[in-house]
Amino acid sequence: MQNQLEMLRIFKVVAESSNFKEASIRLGISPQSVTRAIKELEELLGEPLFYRSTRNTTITEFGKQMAQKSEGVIDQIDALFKLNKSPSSQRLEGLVKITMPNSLGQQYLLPALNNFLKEHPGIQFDLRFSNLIDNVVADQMDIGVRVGFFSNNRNVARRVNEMKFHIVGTPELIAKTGVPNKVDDLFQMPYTGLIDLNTGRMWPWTFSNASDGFSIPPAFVTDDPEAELAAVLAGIGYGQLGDFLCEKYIRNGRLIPMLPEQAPNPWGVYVYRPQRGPVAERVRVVFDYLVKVLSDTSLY
Amino acid sequence: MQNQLEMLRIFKVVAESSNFKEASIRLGISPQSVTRAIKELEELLGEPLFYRSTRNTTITEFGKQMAQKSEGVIDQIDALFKLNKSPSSQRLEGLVKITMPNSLGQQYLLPALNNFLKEHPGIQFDLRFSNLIDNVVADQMDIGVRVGFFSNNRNVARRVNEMKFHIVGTPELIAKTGVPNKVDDLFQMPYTGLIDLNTGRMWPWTFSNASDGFSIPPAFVTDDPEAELAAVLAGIGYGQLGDFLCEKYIRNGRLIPMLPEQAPNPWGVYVYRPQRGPVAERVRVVFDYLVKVLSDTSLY
DNA sequence: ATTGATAATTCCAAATTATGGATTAAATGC
DNA sequence: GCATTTAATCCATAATTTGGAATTATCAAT
Repeated sequence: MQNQLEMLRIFKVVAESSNFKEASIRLGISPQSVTRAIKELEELLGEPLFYRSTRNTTITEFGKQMAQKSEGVIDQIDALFKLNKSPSSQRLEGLVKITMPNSLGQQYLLPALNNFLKEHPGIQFDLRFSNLIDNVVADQMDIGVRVGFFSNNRNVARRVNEMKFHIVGTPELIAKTGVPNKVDDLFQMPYTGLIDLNTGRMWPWTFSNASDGFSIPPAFVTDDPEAELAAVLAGIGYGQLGDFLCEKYIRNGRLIPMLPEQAPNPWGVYVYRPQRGPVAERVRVVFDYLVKVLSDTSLY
Repeated sequence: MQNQLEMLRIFKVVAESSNFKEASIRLGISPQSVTRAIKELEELLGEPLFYRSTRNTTITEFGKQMAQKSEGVIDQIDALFKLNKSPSSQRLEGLVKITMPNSLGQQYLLPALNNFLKEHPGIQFDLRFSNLIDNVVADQMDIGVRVGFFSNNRNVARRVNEMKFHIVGTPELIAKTGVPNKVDDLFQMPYTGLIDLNTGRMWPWTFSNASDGFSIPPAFVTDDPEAELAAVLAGIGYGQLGDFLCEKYIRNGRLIPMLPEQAPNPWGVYVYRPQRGPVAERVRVVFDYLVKVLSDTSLY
């Protein structure tokens, strides 16, 4: 027996029992184990805990003191471990850290999360608006939202929505360059690019039936989708923009979608969390809520 | 790993380290064990303690809280076990319970024990003057002093002195009965007896070369040696009395020793203590002191 | 005193648990 | 890419724990 805590647990029960046998029954272990535990405890403490013969045991003064102290410590440890036991009865509270893309997050998620807070006043959010990929470890995030793909399979990821992309330009730009009727036409025209902060390089344009083949550098580059939108709206070049960014401008005619048959396969929108060990109840609840919200939302 | 305390100990070190590897080195165990301990702790707690990848680990908020609490509990347990570690530096204090024979104890031991208390102000004595044999268990005694023999081999017993017995009578009694020149003479004469409270019967008289053969009941019986002495001094009968009781009366002629060649083998005087588990330092010190005092004392 | 019953203990073989080497997987830096 | 490092997993081995059987001590009852 080299388990101090277990020895204390046994000792505590023996101290409350009239003899070792009774204690062993209460503990559901053999009397031998009780003997051993007490013996080792006494050796460790350097002092007897019981006066005993083969027929009788009574606790020593020292034993009484130890029993009291032991009970305190045991209760503390049990409290430590019971804290997170009954998940249903337990009130949801604590901090949940979420990382999400700037634009998508501010536009769609923020209102939903604020609603959530009203129903769960014990929860606090720490929201990091970052276009960076899952720095879940470094940034200590509990949940992430991401548009695109995963290089990381150590997460639990749910594909909750999809994002369509449109190639768009202003009517003024089209008037100047002419209508690009095929992809190769487009490769000669001014365009905008979005930096992927994860790689430091531009997201390549994608097409259903071709690959990025621009022969000239982009007319405008940024790492912020809203800024790219602004550039496109200013007529600086053609842009390949997410649905949720350009939909309303397409509707009101400020932007014209081009080459719709070359639209790339929509990208996935993912909610993910680290899959290491158990998940705190509050994190699971927020995760499920985000999944629901994003699944039910039209991203435009 | 089903040792909660050990898991907490490992966790505490990991929380103070920058990664599992470092913690494993500090702990002197393999990294696998660290992984396992943390994993089980997380499962037990129902919540992650670290955000981690194969290259990084950082502690969660929950982990920080747990680390703090763990440290508290661990320190408490260590304090419990360290309390009685350094025996030399530790001041002697606490209660020592001693059982001893009434007469011998009051006469010889009490002054010595009072001297001891002056040198060790932290010690308290609980002295039980009882002629009963080692009720160490029932009476929760730490040390016993006893004249006679041991039926009990679960004690550590030191033979520290011996007690001679004399057959004595008053000159007046001798004048009345005549001088008993042999044991058989004595068996016809009035005598006193001492009850052994352990058995409820009289201590038999003992002789070097004969056994108890009184043909008549004793003239006087008591369970207190001093009362027996008083009866003998009153001339009620012959008594077989311990050295320390009758020596001074022999010297001043109030009692005459008879049949000195028939004196029994002296009885042993023992200091003993229960031999179960370790002995508290203060008990050992008092034990050694009693051994020394009784060894150096002439019991008359 | 002898016997019977029971509790504590000791001994030991069997079952359980812990351990770390070898391997795999992932992440980082060159 | 490739080498390096760390965490996780697998698994045979080592270490510990466990309780049955036997032993010893105690107490009660005959």
